[in-house]
Amino acid sequence: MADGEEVRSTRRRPGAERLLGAASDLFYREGIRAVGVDTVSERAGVSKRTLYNRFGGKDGLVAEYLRRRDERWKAYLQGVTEAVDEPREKLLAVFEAYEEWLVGQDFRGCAFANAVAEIPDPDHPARVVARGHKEGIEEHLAVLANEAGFEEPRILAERLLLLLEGAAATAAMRRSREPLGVARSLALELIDARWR
Amino acid sequence: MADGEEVRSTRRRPGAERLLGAASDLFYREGIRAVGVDTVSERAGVSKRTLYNRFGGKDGLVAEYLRRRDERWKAYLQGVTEAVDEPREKLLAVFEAYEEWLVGQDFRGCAFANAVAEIPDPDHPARVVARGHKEGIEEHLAVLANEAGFEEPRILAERLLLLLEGAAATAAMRRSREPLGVARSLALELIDARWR
DNA sequence: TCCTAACTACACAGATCTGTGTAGTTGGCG
DNA sequence: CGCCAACTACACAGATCTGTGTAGTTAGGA
Repeated sequence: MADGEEVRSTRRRPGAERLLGAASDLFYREGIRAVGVDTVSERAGVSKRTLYNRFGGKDGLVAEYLRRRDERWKAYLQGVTEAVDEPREKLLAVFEAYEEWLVGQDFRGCAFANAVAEIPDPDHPARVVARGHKEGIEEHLAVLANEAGFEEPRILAERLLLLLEGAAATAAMRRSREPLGVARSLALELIDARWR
Repeated sequence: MADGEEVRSTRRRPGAERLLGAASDLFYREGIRAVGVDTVSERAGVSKRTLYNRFGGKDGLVAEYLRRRDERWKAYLQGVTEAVDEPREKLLAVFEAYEEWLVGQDFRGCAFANAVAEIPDPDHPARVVARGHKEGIEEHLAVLANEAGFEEPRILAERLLLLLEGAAATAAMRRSREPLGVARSLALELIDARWR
């Protein structure tokens, strides 16, 4: 049912899908403001008119780009943590997931943090999505911390998220993945210090 | 002598000074790409020609904007840490300085991180300045950690910087200063755990 | 007083940006 | 077959962007 919807919306709207693919790549690598709608539609091999018909405008496309990224990242994280048995290891697996993510050659930092930096308006749909993304990650961390038996899972989750954010920002600036090692080792100490 | 130079360069080039003031405000609050050179020169009450004569172009102005911010912030931090006696308190004073900084109503995150998010080219002069800024902060932290008698001051400095970066990024996204409290309490534990 | 560096006013080139209007084409489904 | 939604091609409006060229003004110092 939900699957049927999915098939319909992707089969019968191939333009939207191609546009989102191109937008994701271009917006992330070159920046949102730096990429024009003409460039996106050209790269997607889809007419600009379709972009406006499907997404209403650039803002809509940007919001959808982040929404898609949010879904993908959460699914990836879910898979990674489910593949691990020990609750404590699940928390560490999150850090390893981030670390693995920025192995890719063209790491440009966190797409959501970048969007916040580029878009001053806090009510812009893209920023709403960005906030939701971070809330989701924190929630996931809190659940894992709770399952691992920590007394104050929310506080631990807050702290771990802070480490991930700091690592992503520093890694983007330095173009190095070393900061993620720093974050991981710190997380390890935090977790072991409060273990049980 | 150096003072004479300073007076000369500011007295005899009032345009550059006004331009930097306007640029600092506009670039930080609205974003670098979002603000055009016409807007900057108009706000500064200085002709656009002067902007190009003094800074070569927008890129030069952007780099100088960050350079200025770097100097100001380092001087501020220097003053804050010098005003404290206990080495351990000096480290905590850095966190309080960051916390105080974002009390200002229109907090838009770290200007250097934002510049990195907006400018993909790692060799852009503005990004070189941004990297230098973070190196400087880390160095400052390392000196303080060393003076406080920590065995591995560089590692502590790396970690504390990570906390500050994470706090700034999260605070910008959430538009809240709560993350800095999280970072400060975590820093406190880190420092006390390794004290002596 | 005169020289000169700093700055102004302003027009302009050329590119690029978001967004719209319109007429025509394609392809799957009833 | 014929309908209809999706998509295309393309021109165009109007704003905005960075950067330049040029002639003229202003003010401080030798």
